[in-house]
Amino acid sequence: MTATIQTISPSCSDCPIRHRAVCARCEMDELERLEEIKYYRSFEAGQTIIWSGDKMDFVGSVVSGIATLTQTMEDGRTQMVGLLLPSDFVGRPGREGAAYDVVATTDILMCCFRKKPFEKLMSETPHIAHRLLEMTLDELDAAREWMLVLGRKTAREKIASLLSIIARRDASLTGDGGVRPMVFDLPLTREAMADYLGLTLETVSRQISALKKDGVIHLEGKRHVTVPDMGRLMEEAGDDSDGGVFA
Amino acid sequence: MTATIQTISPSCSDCPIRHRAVCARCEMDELERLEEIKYYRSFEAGQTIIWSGDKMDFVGSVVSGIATLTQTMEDGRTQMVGLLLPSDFVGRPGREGAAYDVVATTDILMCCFRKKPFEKLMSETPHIAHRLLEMTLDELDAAREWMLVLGRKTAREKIASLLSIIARRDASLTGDGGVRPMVFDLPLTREAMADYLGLTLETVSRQISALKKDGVIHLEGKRHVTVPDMGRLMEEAGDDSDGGVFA
DNA sequence: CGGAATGTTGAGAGTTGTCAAACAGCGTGG
DNA sequence: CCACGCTGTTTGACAACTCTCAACATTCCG
Repeated sequence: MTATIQTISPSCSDCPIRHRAVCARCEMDELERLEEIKYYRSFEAGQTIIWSGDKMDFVGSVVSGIATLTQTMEDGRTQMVGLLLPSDFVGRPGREGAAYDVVATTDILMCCFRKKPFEKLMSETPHIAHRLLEMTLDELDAAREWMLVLGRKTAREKIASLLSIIARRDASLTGDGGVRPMVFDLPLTREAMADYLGLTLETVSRQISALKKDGVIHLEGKRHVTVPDMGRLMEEAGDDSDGGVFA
Repeated sequence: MTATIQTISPSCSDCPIRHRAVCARCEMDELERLEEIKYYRSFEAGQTIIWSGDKMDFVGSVVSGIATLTQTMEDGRTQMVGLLLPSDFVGRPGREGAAYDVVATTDILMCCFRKKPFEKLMSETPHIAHRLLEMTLDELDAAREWMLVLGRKTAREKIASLLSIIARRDASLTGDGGVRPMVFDLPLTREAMADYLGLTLETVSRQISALKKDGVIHLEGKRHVTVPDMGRLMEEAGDDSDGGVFA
């Protein structure tokens, strides 16, 4: 149950998220200063990395693995408000407490910085602040996109939206061009998908079965998904699909 | 239908949003540089300020009035993803196109900057970039809070949540301490509330009537609201209310 | 005064949630 | 090796909430 703290720090230049994380824009000298204050922590699947309301004394980047941001009401209803993939940033410079629970969905490795030194470094190195603003704007866009899904889409459209987002993100990580049949693994349980989509897990299960029956997706086991026609999936998601893929 | 462009620029130091907007942290010399490139535009209620997908060539702050950020699906379903009040920032430095429609809900006055000069200024004055990051983080928090409302709350809780947010924001503007009976005007039509909450306007109307019948709120006309007991309203919203008010 | 926009209320339908049962996969231990 | 129990998933029946369609009331403004 304890997080492992690794004192050995692989070099930033070898880091798999070097070009996408908060440090993406750093020059060599800035990287060196970051390197001085960074440390790695790993968490096991299921572990809570940060509790909502707790004082945050570190910020950091996801190096590998997946985590979720969730909010919970007093009676237990929970809503996922973010999905953290490699290179995503955790923590909010300038804020005292954490606003959400951060939970490791898979085993996860994080590159951490103590908050105070990071804030100081940030105020001195515009490249970090600038990249963080850019990433925060991206997250805001993603959150607003998700508001449309939560507020206006049907259960079937919600599932299709989630699948198409995961498919696209997977493609961007593996460098896949988005060619015809896309294949990926669902990183979330039915319950986690339900929390993401504002549904119950039963409805998630039913809609996945329905999409499978209608040939929009193929399933191998519970988690391995094949999408024969991305355009079809995006239609099901209610997204403006037309443009792009076959052009 | 045309936006008025005012060439006369009142001084920044007299500006009502001086201490809350993106310029809040600026020193006098930075303010002067902003002053050089700023101009005012006013829009009438109902006018679209920015169309989703359009090239954005300016950014700016709401000085007075209210605007909304909305997304629309092909079949017309729309979801509001942001409510812009005085001091809120419009536009995304570093991005080409607008991601959402921005529509004036009331007559509105905006303090605008052409995008390129603003971006240049931003890269040279850390106080602006820093404040913008801070504001963007606040917006992200608000968006995520809203995801919980959209995904997990009942219609009644959604209405109560919206009312309590408007009440609190109104109180923070007027400097009201949040004392017992709170009074405010709804800045939105039933339809706009529905688009905000992911409901139909009929459901909005019914739930407002229900809250009124149950004495949670009092109505004078359609828009003027009195909340005799904020704690009660927050309970109805499903929020952790206990702490605070009566302590 | 009349017409358009906004808001309220009712009846019935449909989607999604709730409760319940059963199945599948998987690691543990007898 | 197989029984067992755990977690995750599927499926069914029914209920509940919200939407849809429709009529009517109210307010705003020309």
